[in-house]
Amino acid sequence: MTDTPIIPPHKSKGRPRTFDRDAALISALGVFWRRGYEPASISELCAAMEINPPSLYAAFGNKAQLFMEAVNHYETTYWDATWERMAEVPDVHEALRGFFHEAAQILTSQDAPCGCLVILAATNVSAEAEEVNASLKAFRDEGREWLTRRVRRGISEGQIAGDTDPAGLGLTLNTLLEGMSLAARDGATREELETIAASVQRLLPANA
Amino acid sequence: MTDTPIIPPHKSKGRPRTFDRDAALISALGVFWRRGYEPASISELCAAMEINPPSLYAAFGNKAQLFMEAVNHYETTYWDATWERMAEVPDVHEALRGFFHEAAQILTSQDAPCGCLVILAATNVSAEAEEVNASLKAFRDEGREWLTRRVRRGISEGQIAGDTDPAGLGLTLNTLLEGMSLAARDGATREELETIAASVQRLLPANA
DNA sequence: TTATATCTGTAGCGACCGATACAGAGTCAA
DNA sequence: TTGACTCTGTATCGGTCGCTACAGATATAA
Repeated sequence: MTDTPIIPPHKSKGRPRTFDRDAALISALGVFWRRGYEPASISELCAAMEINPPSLYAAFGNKAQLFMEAVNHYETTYWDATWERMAEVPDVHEALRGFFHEAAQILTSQDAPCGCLVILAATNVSAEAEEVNASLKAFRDEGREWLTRRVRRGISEGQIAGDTDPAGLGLTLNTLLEGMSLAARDGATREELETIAASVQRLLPANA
Repeated sequence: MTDTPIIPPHKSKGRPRTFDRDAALISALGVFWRRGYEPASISELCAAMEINPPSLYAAFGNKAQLFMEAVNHYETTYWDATWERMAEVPDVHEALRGFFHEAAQILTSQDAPCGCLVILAATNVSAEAEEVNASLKAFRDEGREWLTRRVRRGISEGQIAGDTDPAGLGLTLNTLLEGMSLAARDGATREELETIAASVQRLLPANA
């Protein structure tokens, strides 16, 4: 946020960087994931990334830009394939069953401190970090939109009752998905998340 | 948390307090609700409560104790009656339909900055505020337990399919409820929350 | 009246926050 | 070899955090 919209400079001249930028980003992601955006301090980030503050600011701009880069990395690494599978599986019941099954895995994955970064990392932020939360909200809105679109297609293909409101069902599915992050953060096991995920089949009005 | 477990002293001697303790607590609740636990600074709390820091610390102990007192006030004021109604209504379908309907109202109530304090106020906290989050988790666990007990009773009274896992269904209902707080925080309208609430009837396996 | 106790406002404590000034080190083009 | 350039570590900036020392004000109890 703030001033510089450009992301990574690094021309060919000058002293070369002595750390792995991608590895440092992944380390930063771990801290943001565990702590959330604001509780993750620059000093803790630097310790995890094994660099000093000037290196962090030279490579990533500022804390907000580092965070958003970590969020993008998180989305592409953990969720993109799952979202796309949901869009590709022909039967909507099968697609959503698979999606929530995979979500239960992701939200309790080994390297995850549990829960989704996009949902949890900026739920409480002070006024000056509202821009960061707004950026995350765009991701969340997109997720709800994907679910709504998938439901709408399921209706038009006759797999879900024709009188179903796609936006309402998409919102409900997204609400359950976001709730699963809170459950994971509160220590729900993978089996418990699978139980929640399995309830999705009951939420879909089958075509009579 | 920390040292003093006792809450309000105030003997009969000494200079009397010149502000309304209950009114100040309600003002503090508003700030915690809007901002969350850690982003709510002492200076912002003091401004809203119209007192100075020494008065705050004399009357409430410290920030964590003030917060927990605000949480207790919030629970009793906004949720206790709704929880008890759910326990009292004989038919479980009617009880849960009514509960989620009321929850949709509470989570979008006028004086609410949207969402549940217990769910949202401490999702991102630094390490030293983990005790506060643990206290909130106890509230959240209690909510899930109430839902589970109500489901179990519905099963034993033959209103829900006998092969239903009460803990699993209780957890699922609680997950949807907690997700509704995130939806409200992201700007969902009362009508949208009502739509989500209405989906609960499909989650309950009717007794065949 | 005096002693004791508690509240009130001012003013500021040490600790930490995000972010940087600076000088030295390393790599490039000329 | 020189100069331009960028990264590196140290040391620190101004600002805010939660919290409190202090002195004055106001009440009760003796």
